[in-house]
Amino acid sequence: MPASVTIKEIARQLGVSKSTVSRALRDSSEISQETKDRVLELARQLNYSPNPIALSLLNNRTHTLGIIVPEIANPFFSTAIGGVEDIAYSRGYHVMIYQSHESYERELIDVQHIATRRADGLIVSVSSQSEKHDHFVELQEKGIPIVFFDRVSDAVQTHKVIVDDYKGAYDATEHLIKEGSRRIAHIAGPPNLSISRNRLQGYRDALQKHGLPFRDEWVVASEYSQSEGTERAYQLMALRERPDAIFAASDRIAMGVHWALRQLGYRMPEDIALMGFSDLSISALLDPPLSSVAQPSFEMGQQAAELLLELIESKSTPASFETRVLKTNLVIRRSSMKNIS
Amino acid sequence: MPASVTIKEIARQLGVSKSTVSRALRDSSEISQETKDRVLELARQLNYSPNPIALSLLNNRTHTLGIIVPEIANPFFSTAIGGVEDIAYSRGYHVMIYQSHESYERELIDVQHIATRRADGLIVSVSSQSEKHDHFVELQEKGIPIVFFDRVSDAVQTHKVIVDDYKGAYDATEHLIKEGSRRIAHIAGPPNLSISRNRLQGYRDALQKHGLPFRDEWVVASEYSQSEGTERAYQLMALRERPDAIFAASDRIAMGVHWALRQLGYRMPEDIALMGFSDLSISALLDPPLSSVAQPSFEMGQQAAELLLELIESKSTPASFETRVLKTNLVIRRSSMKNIS
DNA sequence: CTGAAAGCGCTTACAG
DNA sequence: CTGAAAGCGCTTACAG
Repeated sequence: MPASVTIKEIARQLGVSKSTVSRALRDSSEISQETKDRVLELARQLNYSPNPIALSLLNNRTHTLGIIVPEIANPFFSTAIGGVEDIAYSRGYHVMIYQSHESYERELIDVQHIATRRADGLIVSVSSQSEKHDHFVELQEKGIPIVFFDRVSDAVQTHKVIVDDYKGAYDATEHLIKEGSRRIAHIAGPPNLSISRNRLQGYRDALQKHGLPFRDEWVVASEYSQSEGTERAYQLMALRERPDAIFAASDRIAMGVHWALRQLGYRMPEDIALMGFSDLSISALLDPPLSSVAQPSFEMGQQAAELLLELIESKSTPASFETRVLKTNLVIRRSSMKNIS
Repeated sequence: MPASVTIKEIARQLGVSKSTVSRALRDSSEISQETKDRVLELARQLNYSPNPIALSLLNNRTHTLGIIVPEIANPFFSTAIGGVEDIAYSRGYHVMIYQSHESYERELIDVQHIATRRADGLIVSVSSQSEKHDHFVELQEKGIPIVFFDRVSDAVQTHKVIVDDYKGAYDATEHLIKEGSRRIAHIAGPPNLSISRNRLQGYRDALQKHGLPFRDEWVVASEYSQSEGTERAYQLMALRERPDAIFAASDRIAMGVHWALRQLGYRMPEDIALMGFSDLSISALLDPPLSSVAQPSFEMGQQAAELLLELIESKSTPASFETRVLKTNLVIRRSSMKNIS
């Protein structure tokens, strides 16, 4: 295999020292223009590129960010990753993407990998099966800063980027009520995620505000997956007193519900209205198209990256940590439009 | 920031040399059991982990694979990435994921990044907008091996993993014919991708075999995207002589077509049958569910990773390169079942 | 069985 | 303006 060109080789060919070459390459003011020109020209010819590994060893910096998400196949996360990349690349950083597959063990391994690979920082949306978050604290103690987005951890003090899940859920539920639904069920996410709890609370409060009863049997918890959405829809529609609307805590859950309802012979929204959360691009393509609560996923990624770079590039720990709360947006489509149907 | 523990620190605390610590850590036979025990014990206590950057500098190996795909949000690619990760992690390698976003410039940057970051090898599915593939050849010349999967380059000599696109398309077209369609259109992918050309050829040959005419106006090219699928569907259905079936070169295209057809008031499959290619999990959820040609995407990723590791870990260039051709599988759902409808 | 030295590719005080 | 030396964290011939 052809060895890469090094500074040593350039120095040899030019009959100068490595130090001089190094300085010329970084355009140091203490090198004569003539020498600089010769070095630069030869470097170009030889297609020299500095070995980043040597630089990392020197600076203890890798210019690499890690990002851990539950699943890259989930468009919410892949879009957020796009936002992270957008900021990172423009600032000279590279992004290493990890998936936890919703597993605590895998998340642990990913975090350890980030520690040993000496990433400069980590952006993370936690796995639904992680009950302990010590591994994040340990990473911080090793001097690697963390920023959370979407699924955040209360146990870790740092910057966070979320949307107003409570308000998104409140608005969605209120919309269902205004469209005429009275028996509104909720398929919630795993309760150890704050997004699940906040969305549940928004649902509860909207019911209360409009004088509708909160009924335990109309609230079921689910993983954020299509397949479990289908199971929970079966469960809800099997109730003696069926709901006339379902608000699902995510579009993936809602997609499973959508499929189940069609298969069971219900008409949406006439028999039952349906809403999701996240507004994945696929949701508009379903028949009937799915109403949802849009989240600015790309922007969430961007902001998380900006906050992380701040932490990395400032020498000192900031006086206080910031939680940015972005706005959600109600997207009404046919699956919830009872009024005109 | 707390400095990481180094071999030097362990040596200092134990009053031995760095060499001894290094050897003890790697369980060298020339170190006394007693010394080993002391070193290992202290290393454990201090939570020592070797600095991989120092090792990389030494070995000129990073134990990192790069993978470039057009879009991680495309489930075909995210599943293939899963397959790559599966093999890579079990063999002690890490995976850096890059997206070309179908752009030649971005693909170029990604390849350069892989070169400068000194990844040990690259797995790639090329961007649809890349007409030149010199950047891959240059990477190889730098001693970084490459394996292609799905979208391969004829211009580069190396291992490749594909499916039998020709046969998959042939089978799909033949199925449409057997279900009674006679005016079968094809929305092909970008012609500079071999997968597009092979699928087109399979379509052509199936028509010919069954004595059906090939008509230019029934074949249109499209990016592998939903939105262009919709546009091309408009174009096809606007023809004076409408097709009675559409075979789309991918499920993403087919999803755009599906949406267009419903919106235009056609019934599937009665008015028009539809088939895609890839069998994304979402395809089963559409109404009517989409028929497709399944590809073993996870396995493609696994095999690509295995071939790449072979190239990396063998000293010499192999005598010849291998192209593995995996089987496709026809998945019949309602969108193409004219006979029983 | 253990240590001193050289080296991976680079940078940067320190001299001159 | 340029060079020799030390050092980032590690490994490994070479001595003893």
